[in-house]
Amino acid sequence: MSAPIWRIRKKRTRLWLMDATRTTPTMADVAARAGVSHQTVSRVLNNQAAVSAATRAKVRAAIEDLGYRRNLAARTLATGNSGIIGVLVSSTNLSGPSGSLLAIEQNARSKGFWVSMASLQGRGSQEVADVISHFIDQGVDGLIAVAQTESALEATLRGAGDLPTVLVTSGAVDEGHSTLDIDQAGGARMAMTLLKGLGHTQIAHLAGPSYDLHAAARLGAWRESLLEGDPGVCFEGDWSSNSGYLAMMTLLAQGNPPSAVFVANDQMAFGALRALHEAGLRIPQDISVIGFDDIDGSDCSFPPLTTIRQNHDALGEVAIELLVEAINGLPARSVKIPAELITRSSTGSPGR
Amino acid sequence: MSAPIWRIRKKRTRLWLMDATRTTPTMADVAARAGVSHQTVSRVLNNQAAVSAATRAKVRAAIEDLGYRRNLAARTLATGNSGIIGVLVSSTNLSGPSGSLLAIEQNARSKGFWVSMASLQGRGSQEVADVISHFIDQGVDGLIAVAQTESALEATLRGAGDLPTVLVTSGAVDEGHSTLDIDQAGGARMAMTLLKGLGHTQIAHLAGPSYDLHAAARLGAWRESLLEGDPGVCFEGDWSSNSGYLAMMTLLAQGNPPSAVFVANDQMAFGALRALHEAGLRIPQDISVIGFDDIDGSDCSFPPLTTIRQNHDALGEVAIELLVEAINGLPARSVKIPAELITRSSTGSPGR
DNA sequence: CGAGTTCATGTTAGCGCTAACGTTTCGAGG
DNA sequence: CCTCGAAACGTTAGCGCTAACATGAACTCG
Repeated sequence: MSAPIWRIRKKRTRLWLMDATRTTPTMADVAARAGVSHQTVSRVLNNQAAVSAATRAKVRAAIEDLGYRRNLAARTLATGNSGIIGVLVSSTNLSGPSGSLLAIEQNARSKGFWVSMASLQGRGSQEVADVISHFIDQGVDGLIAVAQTESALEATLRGAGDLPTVLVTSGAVDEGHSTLDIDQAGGARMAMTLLKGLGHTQIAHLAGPSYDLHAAARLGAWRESLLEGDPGVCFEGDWSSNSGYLAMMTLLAQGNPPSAVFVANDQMAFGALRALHEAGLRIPQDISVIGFDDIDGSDCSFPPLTTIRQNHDALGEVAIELLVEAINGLPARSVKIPAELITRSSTGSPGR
Repeated sequence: MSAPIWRIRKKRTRLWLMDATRTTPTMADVAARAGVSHQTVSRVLNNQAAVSAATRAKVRAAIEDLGYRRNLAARTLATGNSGIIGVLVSSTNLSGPSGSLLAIEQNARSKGFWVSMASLQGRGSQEVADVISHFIDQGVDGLIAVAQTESALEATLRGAGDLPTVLVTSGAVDEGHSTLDIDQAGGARMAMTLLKGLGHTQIAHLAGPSYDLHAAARLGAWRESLLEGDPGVCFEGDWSSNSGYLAMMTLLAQGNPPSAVFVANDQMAFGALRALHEAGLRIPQDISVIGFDDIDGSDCSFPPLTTIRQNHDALGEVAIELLVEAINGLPARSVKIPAELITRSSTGSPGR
């Protein structure tokens, strides 16, 4: 069935203008061709019961013949439901946000939703407000916001109003919104437990940017896990490999390096590894390194990186689950998805 | 201005049911409050000229007071334009597709469009058809498809029909669709030119998956750039670091390794670097490595990776530009964005 | 100073769909 | 044979918006 030649989108010719140019077929056209009423066509399309098999078949055939497509704008207008959810993510091309986005989208689709997305360019809260505002105008059935900063979180709470909303964040939310995140502090604690178990007593931290909630959570858990007497050396980076490289260089330049370093993400850990190689230190004999994220490539760094895995797929699944609950008016709840320790070769006991 | 308590979404109460429960305010409500007609409200909202400053202000105030939000579904139904573009991307969490997606989204928004997105789960063309079908139902103003495989490309062409479409692909398209890509073959040639210029006469290739159009383009350019007498050793990976590691291991196991390797992407190059380190080879003295993509981290691998940069931001910008042209009925055209050689420390002259 | 403009605004008729209710048909049950 | 009640459809009245046309006031100008 090839595309009918007369399918014309945009600026459809008004029929009363008596112009022979055809527009895209509507339910009425299908109804006419099938010899039924448009309402019957609607019933067939929505799989409602009260339609005889014969009629159903006739309608289906007419739909096929005309290449009829249902107009979702009209349907949304009539029902008040769009079948679309809005997803707001921070713009970074980091594995975290974009991994979450893809996982959310795929799970949404498998549950019958489609997604409109917007990524944040900066860190201004006005942008968040604008985006949410648009989603509401568009009539989305719900909103999932991946909020990595305090300001984005606040702006989301302010803008979402009574729109069913799921917040993917490790920040604190007191209102009645469902909240979801991979357990950042728990993951960081796993890293620290591993290192301490290996016998490390001084563990430095290369942190992510301070405005980032994940970075803050990891930093906090690191600090709380320090052993008595550990000065707790820490340098801040910006998630990039290069910032990890520079942070590690600074750490080494200080002299008297610790025997282990917990790095806030894998990218920075890669930079740290480079700095260590260049300094002629052996990993893990001279110094252990552990990252966070388990991005593709962590298994093949030199040496393969011990890290904390975040399960984005699970996050996407639960996010949709929570959103559906919110849409159905169920009470909000919060979920933390456990992180997972992936032990590879960049960690070991402090050796000689 | 706090959110009015009576804002209720979904299943709005029908007015003629004479129920006092308020619904979300409409243009008519705003009009009543401002003491004008709803059409005047519409004019204000659409920034049309023929409205006096005083009226405009009154309407604006009424909109504020009521917390009025325009219903885009109704607007779309009335005008035939949604202001939304559909973006279809392959699902991989690789830097390429997700970088393109983010760049496209941001440029779309800066041009006044919003994006609905769908990522492909598998490689089946039915999924592509379904997604495009939905976009059409939704009334998108245009479509951007990031098609990395032949089947996705074909399915897109088949499904898009007369919908304004831009294909981000390095595949061949003969129909009247605008096409856009970062110059894959050109980038590969730059890599080969660099290596040959450094004096390498035998250059192996670690390729991406054969079904991928980018992998194919890079492979083809590599093959064509080989010097006379070079056997052209090549192993195929799947873009992952581990596949690069394995491919390089295989290459080394063969014995008599070449003096340089062109790797299809940076991830695989990282794996290759690891294999070389483990084999005790020095980079670039013993063997030069060049990657493709310039992902974050390439600047801090050990040693920093020479690679070919893809400018996703430029791609996003041009994609929107082409789509707007297509929407305005301008003739289709094709753009290739040049790749850029980033020389770092993983390449050098074949040394002893 | 009256006819023709222009400007600001109101009125009407849809866009394509669904919900609610009305109508017809047909068979069961008394 | 007639009543009643499903089952299977049809009809009507919106959803909230915009385009097109209608109206009325102020204003220009010979």
